[in-house]
Amino acid sequence: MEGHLIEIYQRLLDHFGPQHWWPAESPFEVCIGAILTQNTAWQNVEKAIKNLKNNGLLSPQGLKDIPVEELARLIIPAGYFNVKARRLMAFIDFLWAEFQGSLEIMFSLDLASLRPDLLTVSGIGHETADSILLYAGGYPIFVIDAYTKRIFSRHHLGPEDTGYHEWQHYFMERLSPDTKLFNEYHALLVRLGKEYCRKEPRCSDCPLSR
DNA sequence: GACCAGGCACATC
DNA sequence: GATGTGCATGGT
Repeated sequence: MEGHLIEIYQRLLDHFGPQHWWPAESPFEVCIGAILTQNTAWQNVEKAIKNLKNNGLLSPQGLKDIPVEELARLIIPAGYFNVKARRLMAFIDFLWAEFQGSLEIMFSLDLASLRPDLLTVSGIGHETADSILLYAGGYPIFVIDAYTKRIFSRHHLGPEDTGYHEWQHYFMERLSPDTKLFNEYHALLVRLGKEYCRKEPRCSDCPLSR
């Protein structure tokens, strides 16, 4: 495997094709999905999002005054439903308190000021914040997740440090700040991870090794 | 039935 | 500052 990130990207794109991320109908749905998918299979998240949709609740207005218990009940399939209901509410409260419930207003901020602002929301960590920024806001920020670290570590690439910021810096100092590129790259890494680089069994026949 | 999934906050040392 | 633990469903 070549060390140049753009060559790895090209290989993945050739192998898998475009992934069309994020799988959502709206930026708001991306935000909700980003929280719901924390340490959870996407398949389960889809069920929870469907529940919210079917009840007409998948909007800042729809979730504004919902009791947290009712929200928890609706997102049961996504797992950790009590925790995630609180996290969703924290994000909704934040959205209304700071941006009048408008993602458009929120995303009018600069990346440099919005990212730390998002990180103050309880339940939004680095990966969730960056997923929201990239896939809902369209900012050029590279998302680091468990697959990314696992894939690159197994190929003896990436920083020695396991810190989020170090990994993000590794990618962002080697790639031009291109939203479309960052979007597709991370999606491809998740695809690769799911199919060839799960925890167990160890990856075999990885497209990057051929 | 064990193991895992597109993390995060909090406790404890 | 590093490491450990709780959170929970559904697929393999």
